[in-house]
Amino acid sequence: MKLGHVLYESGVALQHVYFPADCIVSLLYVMENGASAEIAVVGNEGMVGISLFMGGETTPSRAVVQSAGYAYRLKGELLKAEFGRSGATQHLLLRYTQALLTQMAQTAVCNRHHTVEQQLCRWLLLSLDRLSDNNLTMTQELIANMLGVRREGVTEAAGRLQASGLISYSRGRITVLDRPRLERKVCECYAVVKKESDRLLPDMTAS
Amino acid sequence: MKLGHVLYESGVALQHVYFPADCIVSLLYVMENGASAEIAVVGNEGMVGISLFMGGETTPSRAVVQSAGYAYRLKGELLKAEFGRSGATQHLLLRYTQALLTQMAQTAVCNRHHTVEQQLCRWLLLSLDRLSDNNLTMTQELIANMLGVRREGVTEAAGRLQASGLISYSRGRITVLDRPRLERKVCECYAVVKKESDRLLPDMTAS
DNA sequence: GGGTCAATGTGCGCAAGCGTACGGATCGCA
DNA sequence: TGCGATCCGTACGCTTGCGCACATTGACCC
Repeated sequence: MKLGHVLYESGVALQHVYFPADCIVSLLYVMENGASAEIAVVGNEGMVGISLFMGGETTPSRAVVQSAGYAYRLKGELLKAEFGRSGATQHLLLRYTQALLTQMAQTAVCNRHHTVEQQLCRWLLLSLDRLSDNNLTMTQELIANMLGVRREGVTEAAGRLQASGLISYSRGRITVLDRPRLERKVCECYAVVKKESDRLLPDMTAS
Repeated sequence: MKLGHVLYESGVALQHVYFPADCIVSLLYVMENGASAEIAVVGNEGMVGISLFMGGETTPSRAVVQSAGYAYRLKGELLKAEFGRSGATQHLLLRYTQALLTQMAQTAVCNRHHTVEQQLCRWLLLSLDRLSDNNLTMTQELIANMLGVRREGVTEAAGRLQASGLISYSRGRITVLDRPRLERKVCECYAVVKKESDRLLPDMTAS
């Protein structure tokens, strides 16, 4: 799964679902004028393509690979069949869906009330939780697209974080140096989502 | 169901689910500092308490009656049992959940990119779709809480809409005078949610 | 018919973020 | 080793929205 690869497009029915192993997928909404906003992030704790078993087949959003890596792909029909058996898989998928719901709701709240810097912290932590190390490959321009803000806004916020020694970056490589302090700087939105996610998906300790 | 009544509180397990008949329920997230933001709206097209069959039992949000009226109440156990039968009810509930998901996602986008006035238009239309007439009882202060903005911001936006002849209001009574023009003024978010809702829930023509 | 209170109107100063423009830095590659 | 493309830093004017303070207007109750 290469960086930037589009797993599915707004309104297009998907044939497969994806279970990220070590990659990260962003769910984006792209507006008519081209501006975009991230709605949720999916890593190895989750799945891309819930609309298949939810019954809608499509969504108005787009799924883009935000961090390259591997993922398991499963034919949609197989997943639907397994879901239809009403067993543990169904319950797990539904709980995951609720966690995703929480993430979206909190994204709405964060977009309304918090500064770019706080949102950047949240975004960094969300990404970090889904990676194996402290480095992410991502230009400020792309982060800006995710957050739905200007590139310059990210530059300023990231500059302040770097000046405080929380992160370091250069040309598309970001390293988180001091995660504890980053967690102290982030808004409550991150903790809400993480707590709810841990509660709903206790087995996925990695998330 | 009286205006302002809290159907469930953040983190508290619910005993019943509610199917609004002619009332409207808002899903709100209340932040630590008391500020709030609306996440989604539920009317007669939907249901309050999806976390019961989703398996999480609770959510971090709060459900508040935004427009008084009647609703059907059902014991959670009964709904869970019916859901477990994997029949048409299950499929309908899941499709509704996806519609709700879309509404939340679009709320996030709207919060990011659109002005208070546009969001007010969206909010008015969302409410109107769930009412039988063109009048809603709601002070600007409460609308501001829903949208997560200042009361004065709502005053200004509503003042402009009134000056343009789209609405009229006085002391907690708002009347929509020219819905077509309101629809032309609203951002794309409204149409996206409505279209997706109609697609997923074709039987609920009222919504 | 005056008092009271909630709802609304208005006017500041201020900060965050946008759009735009341009300069500088660094990497890859010929 | 030079060139070009990409990425990052910075600056400026502008708009939106915030926080605050206070004036006004209705509605309702004695």
